[in-house]
Amino acid sequence: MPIRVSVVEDDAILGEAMTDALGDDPALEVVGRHTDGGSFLRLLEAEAPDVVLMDINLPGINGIEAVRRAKALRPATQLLMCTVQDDDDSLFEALCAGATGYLVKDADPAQVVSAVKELHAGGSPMSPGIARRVIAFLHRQRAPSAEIMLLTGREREVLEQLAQGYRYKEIAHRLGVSMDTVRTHVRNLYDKLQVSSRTDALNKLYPR
Amino acid sequence: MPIRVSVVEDDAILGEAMTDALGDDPALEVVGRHTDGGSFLRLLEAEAPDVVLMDINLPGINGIEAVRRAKALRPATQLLMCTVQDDDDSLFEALCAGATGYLVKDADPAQVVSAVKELHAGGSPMSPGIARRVIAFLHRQRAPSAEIMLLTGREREVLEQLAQGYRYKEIAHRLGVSMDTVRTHVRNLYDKLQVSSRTDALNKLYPR
DNA sequence: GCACACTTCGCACAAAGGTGGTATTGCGGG
DNA sequence: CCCGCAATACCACCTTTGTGCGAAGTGTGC
Repeated sequence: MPIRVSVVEDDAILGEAMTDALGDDPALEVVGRHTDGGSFLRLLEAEAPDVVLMDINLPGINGIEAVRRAKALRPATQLLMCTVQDDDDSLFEALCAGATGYLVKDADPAQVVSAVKELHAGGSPMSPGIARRVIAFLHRQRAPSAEIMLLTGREREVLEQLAQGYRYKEIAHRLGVSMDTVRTHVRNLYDKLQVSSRTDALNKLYPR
Repeated sequence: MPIRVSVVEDDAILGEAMTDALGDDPALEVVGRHTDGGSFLRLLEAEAPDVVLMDINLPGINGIEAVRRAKALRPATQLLMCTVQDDDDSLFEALCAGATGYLVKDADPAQVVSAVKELHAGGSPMSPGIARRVIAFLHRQRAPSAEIMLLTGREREVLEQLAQGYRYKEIAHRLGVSMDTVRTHVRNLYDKLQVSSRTDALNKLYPR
């Protein structure tokens, strides 16, 4: 049976072009065509699309919010963003809202069709530059800030435990040392980081 | 001029197959062929590859460590992982170490060739399932867990301040209430979250 | 050998945090 | 109108955390 696809795009020409391209492929069936988020969400259950091609710039409810609600209403729905927005904010908000694919609009119809198929098959199609930015984001991720280099091995271990929320007594037990030793390590590590509380230390080392 | 490619793969058959496939394409030139990380790193400067196809399972220095060092030695180098490892740890470590593409080994030679070209063009080729896992990682990112719904508006404001590392006295001042009121809010929100410390509360609401 | 860094342990005290109550006020829904 | 929730506030008590000061054993490097 064909993949059920819905198109949400407020630009009439672009929307029709996509709808046509998708409809021409026997493996796909266009079950919805909307120009705003509201009507898409109202008919989501009825149309039961497998994959939704979603613009971001929409009148009323924007595409990202529509993704969020669609995922809440019907989690099996796969959302593929297809937009001119290629700033980091739009990208990450859309992906965090639940989109699993992201195309920039210079994609030609054939690419869109294959992206829909890839998405439905469990992949996450992204335009090349998009994928690179997602990777770049990962690089920044968990990049423990340079201050960590100031700490000795033992101090890092203690910090690790602090981050988990353990009390000094528990940490002492887990590391097999006395509680006063834990205190000492904490004190020294606070000095090096120039902070004076657990939360400050964590915010300094694992910023966000 | 052709894209300069180096192959690091300890399996002779697989390595040769890839080298041949890459060499057959006029847009590519294979400038290196290694079976371990050490010899690859020693010749990195001399070979000056644009793109490196890197296995993870290598004798001696493993592929991930090789990526890290290669990026440090010659940052312009683009690393494309090509491996049977498809567990999350290998994936994220490799990407965080500096790889900008990740293929699982069921990719056929033609796919490898096009991935090399895509990588060199600024993309980040990933096998479909890989891309999906990267996206899934983003989803977990900063998604304030559902417990936040239990909290009242004021409690959330207090929590926000707690997250910044402010002391009760400072929070009281910033919110314009008494310190005892802050205590009350903290107590109530701890009850709702079923925790008994600042760090536990933060870890519960903003999991990593 | 000596200096230095790391790890370990101790004690004491002050500051901050967490917990047990109790109480008042204002506001919205049944 | 009354109930319950949210927000405010206070007191008392105990635990945990942060910090000042001291010290001993280990290992590394000059």
